[in-house]
Amino acid sequence: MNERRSEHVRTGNGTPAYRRIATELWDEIQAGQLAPGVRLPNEGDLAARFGVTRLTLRQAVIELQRLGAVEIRRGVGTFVMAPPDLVEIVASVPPARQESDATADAFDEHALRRSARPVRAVDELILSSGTATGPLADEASGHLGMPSDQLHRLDTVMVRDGRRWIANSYWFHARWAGVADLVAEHSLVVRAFTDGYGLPLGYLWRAFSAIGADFDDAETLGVPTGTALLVRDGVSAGVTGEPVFYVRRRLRGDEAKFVLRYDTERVPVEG
Amino acid sequence: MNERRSEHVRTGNGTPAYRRIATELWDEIQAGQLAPGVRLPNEGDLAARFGVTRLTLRQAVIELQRLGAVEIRRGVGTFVMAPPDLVEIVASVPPARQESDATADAFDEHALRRSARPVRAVDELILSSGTATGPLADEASGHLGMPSDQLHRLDTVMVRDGRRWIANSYWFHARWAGVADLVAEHSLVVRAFTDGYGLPLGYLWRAFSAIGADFDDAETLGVPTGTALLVRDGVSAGVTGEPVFYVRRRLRGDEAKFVLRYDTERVPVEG
DNA sequence: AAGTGGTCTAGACCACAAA
DNA sequence: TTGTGGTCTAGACCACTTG
Repeated sequence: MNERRSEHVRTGNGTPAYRRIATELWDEIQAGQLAPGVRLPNEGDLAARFGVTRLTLRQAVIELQRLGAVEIRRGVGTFVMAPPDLVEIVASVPPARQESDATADAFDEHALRRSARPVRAVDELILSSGTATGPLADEASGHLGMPSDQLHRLDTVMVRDGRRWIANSYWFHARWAGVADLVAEHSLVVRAFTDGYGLPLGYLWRAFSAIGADFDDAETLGVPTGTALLVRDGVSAGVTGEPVFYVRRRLRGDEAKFVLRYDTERVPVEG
Repeated sequence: MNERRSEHVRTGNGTPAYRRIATELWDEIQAGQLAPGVRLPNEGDLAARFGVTRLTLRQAVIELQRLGAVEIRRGVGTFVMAPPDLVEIVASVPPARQESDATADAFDEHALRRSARPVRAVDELILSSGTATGPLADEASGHLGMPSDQLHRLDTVMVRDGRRWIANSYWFHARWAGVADLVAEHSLVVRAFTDGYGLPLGYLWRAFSAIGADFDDAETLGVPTGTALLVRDGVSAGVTGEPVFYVRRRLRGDEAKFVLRYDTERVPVEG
């Protein structure tokens, strides 16, 4: 009889060592035996404890890092992570009027709620500004209904208290290329459009997806390559409904959450 | 002078070999020189070409896998991935009435649009059903306003055409524990509530975030541990507004996208 | 049977952070 | 300076897929 396979035990005997180690540590963390903030033994000692090479042990620890269970600090040690402190970006449905920048505002409010001392507001810094190329330019071109050779691309990062929270890429018609010069004055790209140019904006649509951080986003946000990011993209338009820009924001998935509240009426059935 | 550091070249000399290799292959893929579907040379040959050990080469390839650039098939080879075929789950704002299960429906429609032949509808299979424990049970308890010892947990996976698309976890009052027996008949958990129990449901709120796949989700969805997943959770309630269940869905982030269309009126300013 | 990726060892040296 | 994690080698054997 073939009785060996098809067992659903998570730490079976056919399971590789690094996976056994990772699940064992994971379970200890979930159970609270390894409390948040605790430093794990160094990799050499852990490897000895589990009877494997440091390289194998490391494979397990890196997997835990990607699950958000531990934080590895080079030259210092590996620490059990605390449950993430979620920033909730709330939008009511139907939407309330007159928000300045829902994302930036939510990060501001969140900082205010958990600090008695005054905190600095979110600031948007320009990383690069130039012509749009690559596959994403074609996508933006489609969303905006403009040929991609007329598009300008603006890359920024939103910063608060010295930490980089959100990577943003904007695509818009080259006639607006000057916004880049107004961002410093108005703190945020959106305000550079609305206040700097006097151009009222509204959503046409917003969307949510998730990706692993590529090399650029990983560097911008200070996370390991492949970290799960929440992507929020969408098109904003002027009062007459003509698209102005397509924006694609990337946030660390474990520390931000977009919430839609259905306040006014009940919406039948879903799962 | 110290001129070596602080260059922003992506393939500088201080960069580890595996990272240089990964960025080089990544750039070739982005530029289309390595077209989707193409099989890369085997790891031994690639390692020789880059002058590194197979282990080092492998570190680069695995990083590309996490970025969704390549697909590694054991015993077969490593292939450049095609741009993902996104399933768009669209909700209009304000919402339209009478959807049965927006998520499942979107996957059905998507399959219909790209296949001349009839396709099977999404089906929901029960993975486990039992009492609720762990940190997520406490969260569910808070969302529902019920003590966690009165909660029942139901884990399912949505399947279509033999592929597992969405991992779901439901928490609800133990009085509804019987839904598990109605799911097979009604295909979907939501329909087991609405049709089986005659209980109309509506959203209270929905939220979006992102996480790396943990061991269970990775197995359920057939993806590597740590893969970026889109999380859509929320609370549904009955007609009188009392919460019925909290649900937490996990989808592969690269193949699903939630879209909110603001059809009726413009919503002022955002970014 | 042949070819592919998956795991692992034993050891080495390097880069970084804190004392 | 010490201790931590980060990278890399050269080789071995195993597991899976396909013919």
